[in-house]
Amino acid sequence: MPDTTPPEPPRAAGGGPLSYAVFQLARTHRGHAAAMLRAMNLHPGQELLLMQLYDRDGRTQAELLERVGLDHSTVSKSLRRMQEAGLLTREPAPHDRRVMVVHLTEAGRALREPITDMWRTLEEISVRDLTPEQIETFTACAYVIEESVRRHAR
Amino acid sequence: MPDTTPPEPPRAAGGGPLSYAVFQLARTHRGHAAAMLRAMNLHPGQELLLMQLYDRDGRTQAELLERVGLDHSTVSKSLRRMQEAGLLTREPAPHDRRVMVVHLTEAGRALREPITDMWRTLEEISVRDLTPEQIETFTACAYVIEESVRRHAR
DNA sequence: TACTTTTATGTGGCTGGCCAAGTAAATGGT
DNA sequence: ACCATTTACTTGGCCAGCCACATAAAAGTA
Repeated sequence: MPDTTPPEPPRAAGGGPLSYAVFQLARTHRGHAAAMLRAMNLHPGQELLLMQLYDRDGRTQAELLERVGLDHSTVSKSLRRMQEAGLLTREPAPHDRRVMVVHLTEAGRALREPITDMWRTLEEISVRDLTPEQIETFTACAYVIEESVRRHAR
Repeated sequence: MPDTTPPEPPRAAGGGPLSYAVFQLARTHRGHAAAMLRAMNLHPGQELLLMQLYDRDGRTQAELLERVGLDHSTVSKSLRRMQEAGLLTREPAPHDRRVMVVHLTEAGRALREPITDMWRTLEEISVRDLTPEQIETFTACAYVIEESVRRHAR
């Protein structure tokens, strides 16, 4: 329920139709996700780290970092707050005292189902007014675009 | 150039294919936009406010707020920083001393072309590997999805 | 062995973004 | 005329995210 007023696209200064659509869609999407995450006392982004740990517990901070694609400082600070919130633990690895091994706590594991439900709900809402072919095309195009942008970025 | 390593989608915990694709695409998109904006000494989000002023100068802060769809505190702080950066001026309206009227400075106007170029470049890169039909379908679907999410949010 | 380089992580500083609470001015009701 | 309400904006607090720099430990090299 954050904003009931849809943003207006600027006529001037271009604003590529597709790019601007991506931008606005992502904002709406993220806003709704944030509202659902707040219900489980999570901040946006934290659920991504948890999901990687659900995939495999005991990951190293560098592994998480690479998988979520964020800056290491962002991950470092988020993990510290999540540790203080009791969602996970961070212990130095015995063989290499530089690396921090991250383990889920019981409270962290308890959020697996709510997070899964959140994503499923978001997906259901998103595809509600699309045909299966549109869903397929849209998702495929999204990956093509992402790859295109990433390839051009380097 | 921020991240050359593509993020890994988490297998566990669901992660709806379409929703996750939107999430990742938006991050990549925004990252590349941020890199281009940094070249003109702009921070992400500031270009949206400028674009609304290019559409029509002398807007009120409330008008900008409604059009970009952000929180009023976010707009207030961003405008203050942009004023300090010399991009715009904020003067209380004579008839209603509550409202702040925002005007572009010469430096602010000078960024119109670079910002337009930035959006055009981003658009070109995005659609490079898509057919015109795919572009049309993708953009249309994006608006359908956004409307669907927004409708469900209230 | 000692020294440099790479790797893994932490910290400071800044901005974007949200919420909640506060101020100030115009509006509306009585 | 008085006072409550609405409106426009500001401020403080918090977290996400980035960059730049700093630290510590492992690995490579002379």
